[in-house]
Amino acid sequence: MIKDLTVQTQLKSAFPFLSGAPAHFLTAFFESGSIVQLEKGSHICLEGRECTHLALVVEGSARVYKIGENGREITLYRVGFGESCILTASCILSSLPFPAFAVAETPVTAFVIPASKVRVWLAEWSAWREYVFSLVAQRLTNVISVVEEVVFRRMDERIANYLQSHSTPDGTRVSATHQEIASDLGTSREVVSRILKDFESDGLVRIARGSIEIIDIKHFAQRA
Amino acid sequence: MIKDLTVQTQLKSAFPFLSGAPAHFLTAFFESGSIVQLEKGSHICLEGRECTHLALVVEGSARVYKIGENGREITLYRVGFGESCILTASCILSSLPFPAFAVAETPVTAFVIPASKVRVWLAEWSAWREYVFSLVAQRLTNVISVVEEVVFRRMDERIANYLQSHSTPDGTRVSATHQEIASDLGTSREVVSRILKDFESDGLVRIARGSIEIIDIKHFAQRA
DNA sequence: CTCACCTGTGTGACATTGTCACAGACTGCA
DNA sequence: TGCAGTCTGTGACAATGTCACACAGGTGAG
Repeated sequence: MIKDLTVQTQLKSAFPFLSGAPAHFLTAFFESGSIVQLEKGSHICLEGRECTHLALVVEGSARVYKIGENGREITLYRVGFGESCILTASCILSSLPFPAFAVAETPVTAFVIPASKVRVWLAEWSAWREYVFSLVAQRLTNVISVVEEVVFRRMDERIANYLQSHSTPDGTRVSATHQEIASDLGTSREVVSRILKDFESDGLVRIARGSIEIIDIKHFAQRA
Repeated sequence: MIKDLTVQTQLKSAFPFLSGAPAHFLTAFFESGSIVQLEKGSHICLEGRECTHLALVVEGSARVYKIGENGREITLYRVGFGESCILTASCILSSLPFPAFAVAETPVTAFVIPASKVRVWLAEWSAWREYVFSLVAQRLTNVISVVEEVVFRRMDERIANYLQSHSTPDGTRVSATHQEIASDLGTSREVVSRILKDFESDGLVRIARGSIEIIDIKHFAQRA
C-alpha cells in the first residue's frame, strides 16, 4: 500500500501507463503493491522458481542471465527504470518456472505486485495490458538478437561493440573487468583478455586494471 | 469468412480456446479470418517486414530462423498444429519489425486473421488473451534455452540430442541431411559431417545419404 | 613496514569449432 | 549411358574455449 504522494509521483514518472489511468485502477495499483529495496548483488528471481510477484523497477538495474555448468555466464538482458522483470510476468502467465537468474547490479528500488493482480488487470486495464505485452515482445526480439550475436558474430567485433556501448558519454573510457565483459558476452575471461591485448597492440585501446581507455576512437569504430 | 462446418470443427480441434467461447466471439472469429494454403518452402514472414496478419497453423509446420551474413542459419523454433507465428503477434503488439525469417517446412494450412482483430480480442476475450500470452511466453523461454544450448553445450552433445529427438518412434532412424541438421543447430555442414563421422567410427550410428541410423541406442543416449 | 591474501590480468598448450577449397559419391533424369 | 545437381568427406588453417599456472597491484593484519 502506497500512500506517500511523492512516491506515487515517482511511480507515475517511471510508468507512463499510470498517467491517464482510470482512478480506480490507480487506487488499486497503489493499494496492491509495495516498495522494496534490494541490495546490490541480491538475487531477484532464481532459476526454476515459481513467480508469485512481479517487480517493476523504479530505480537501479538488474541483470538477467544464464549460467552454464562450467560457471560461464551470459547476460540475456537488463531490467532498468520503468521496466519490469518481465520473465516473471511470462512465468505468471504460462505457469512455467523461471528459466534464468536475475541479480541486482546496483541497489534496486522496485514496486512489487502479486501475480493475481497482474492477471486481473490484464483483462480490465488496456494500458496495463499494452505495457506488459510490449515488454514481453521486446524481450523476445531482444533475446533473439542475443542468439544472432552469439551464433554469427566474431568475438573481437562483439567486444568492440560492447566497449562502445558501455563507454563514458565521450566514448573514451569503459569501467569493467575482463570477467564482467566475458560474463555479459557469454565467453571466458581469457578470451576477453587476449582480444583486448590485440586491440592494445594495434594501438586502439589502453588497458588498466578494471578499466579500458579507447585512444583511437575512429579506427576503433571500424572494428565494431 | 469460414462457413464450412467441417472447417470450423477442424479449427476448434486445433485451437481449444474456441471451445466454450461465447457465441459472438466464435462468429467474429470465423468471419474475420480465412484459410490459406502455403506450399512447402514458401516464406511466411520476412525479416524486417511489418506484420499485418496473424497466422494460426492448422496443419503442417513452419520453421522460424535467423540467417547470418555467411549464409549460416539457426532455427529459433517451429510453429505447428495449434500454434501460431507468435512473433508476428509480438510485432503487432509492439510495432517492431519482424526479426527473423519464417518458412513452411511442409505444406501449411493456416487460418489468417488481421492484426486489428488480434488487438481487439485481447481486450475482450479472455481465452484468446491467455492463448496469445502463453504462446509468447513459451517462445521466450524457448529462445532462451536456444541461447543456453548455443553458449554452453558442446556440439557433439547437441547433435546427439538432435538425433534422439528427431528420430523415428523406435529411436533408430533420422531422416535429415547434414545441412539440415547444421541449419537447425546454427553450425556448418562440415562440422556436422565430422561429428557424425566420429559417432560412426565409435560404432554408434551408420550414415547414409539423407539419413542416419542409430545402431547402439544405449551408448548413444550417453552422448546426449 | 612487511607479509599473506585476494582480485585482476597475462600466457602457453591444447581441444573444439568454424571456414575454405576441393574431391568424390550418389541420384534422378535426359 | 552420361550429365547435372545434391550430398558427403577431407585437410589445412583460423577463431574460440579450456586448463594450468604465473605474476602484478592493492589491502588489511600483524
